[in-house]
Amino acid sequence: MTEIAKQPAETMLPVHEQVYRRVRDLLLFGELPPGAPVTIQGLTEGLDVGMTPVREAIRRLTAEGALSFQGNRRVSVPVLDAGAISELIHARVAIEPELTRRACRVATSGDIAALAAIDDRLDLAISQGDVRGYLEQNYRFHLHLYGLAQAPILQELAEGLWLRFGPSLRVVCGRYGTQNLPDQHKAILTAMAQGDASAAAKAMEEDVRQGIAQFWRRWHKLACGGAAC
Amino acid sequence: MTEIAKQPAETMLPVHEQVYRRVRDLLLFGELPPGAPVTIQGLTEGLDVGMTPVREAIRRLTAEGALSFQGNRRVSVPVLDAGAISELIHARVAIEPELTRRACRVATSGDIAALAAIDDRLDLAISQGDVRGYLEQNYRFHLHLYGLAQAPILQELAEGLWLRFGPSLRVVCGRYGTQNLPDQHKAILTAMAQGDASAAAKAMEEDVRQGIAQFWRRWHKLACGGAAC
DNA sequence: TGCCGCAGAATATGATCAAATTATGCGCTG
DNA sequence: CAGCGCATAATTTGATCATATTCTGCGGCA
Repeated sequence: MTEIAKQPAETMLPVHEQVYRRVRDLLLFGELPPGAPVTIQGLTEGLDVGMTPVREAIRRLTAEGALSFQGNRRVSVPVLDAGAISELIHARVAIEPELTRRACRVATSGDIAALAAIDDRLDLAISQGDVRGYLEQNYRFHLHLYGLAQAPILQELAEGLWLRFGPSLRVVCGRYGTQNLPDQHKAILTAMAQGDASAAAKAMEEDVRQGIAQFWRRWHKLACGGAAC
Repeated sequence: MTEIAKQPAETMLPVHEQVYRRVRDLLLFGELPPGAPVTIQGLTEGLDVGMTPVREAIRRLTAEGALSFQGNRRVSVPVLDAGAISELIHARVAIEPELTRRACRVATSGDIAALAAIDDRLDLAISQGDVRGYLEQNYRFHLHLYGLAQAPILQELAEGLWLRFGPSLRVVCGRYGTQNLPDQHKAILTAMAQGDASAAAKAMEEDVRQGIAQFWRRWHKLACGGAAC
């Protein structure tokens, strides 16, 4: 695993923050699938840092639900079951449209253009079958949109939900590629350009529901792969 | 500050977990008002433990929003503004009725009786003007109810919201006592006893809205105390 | 099969270094 | 001569690491 490079003092973040971000990206886009064990020593050796910052990053990720205690002081990437996905659906539908509504009320045309630019890169990644690019740009689109809302608490909640969902989403996308990944981003941007907050929120809800429905179909096929369901 | 007592090995929890619970209770029921600084060394000296577990507890509480970074690596109890309260209203209304709905579907008569017992203690605390008792029993009522729902993710989210709200709630209750603290607990229990999940969820939404409205009135009066608003 | 010991991993502490806030004192100005 | 402001020192606090201790799980052995 790659070490953590020293930054030129200006962008110098605490080590525990760097470890946190590194592991978070590993969960969202990288090589940490559901069920994978995460050890303190593995991270200290892999990232060449002390164990105190690693412990802090793991505690934080655990508190956010991105990692979970395996009972006997082991931590691992959570494996979602149907119940967990049902909970995530409800939470995402409850929170993300509201963030969209708030973002719509304050978004400038520049903000919308920036979102459109991200969405273009997303479409490019889809057309090229670039799974990692799709995951990253889709994440950036939603995060950038939510950042406009000036609602730090709801934004934190939304980011936590993405962190819980990320590893499982990555698995099915890695397995089935970027085909048939419809999104409502165009509808969201159109509504935002018109300043129609309700329509934007509705489109976001549809985006979330569509995305999870597609995820659920693939997840179901994956889980029941060869076995009789 | 009191030290952490050694438990008889059966209920022996990790030190960082004990510190976490101690600070959490201090936030919900104790002596940590919004704006209060929380220092690592203060906790290590006050609780007579090392600094690593304290750091972990603080990271966890920070990730949950119960504490917040004050910019230059200081942490303190967050001070809620109108925007934050607006976000918390939306999140609580989005999540807690759903937990109530799910709890209602699986609650036994024994569960409901246990909730009624907590509610009785809550009424007693109110009638006696016992602010701390009110805060504790109200918290226990909601937490016990949500625990029935078998929805760990939504439950975690709800607990996080309570943790964000607790310190401010405690301030206004400490200032204005337990008078005029209406709740919908009786309506919730009635609906649950009849197995009417929708009515229970509706009652919970009303409970949340009423509680926050009352909080908001008192908070507003407190903030505008003697000054011209 | 059940028990014991060993390797590995997590927990917790204290020491050390760096950063920031607070305190102090000197010079300047009215 | 008294009060104010800024620079510097001292203290407090946070960040990181190295190390000792404890616990878990596994594999060998009776």
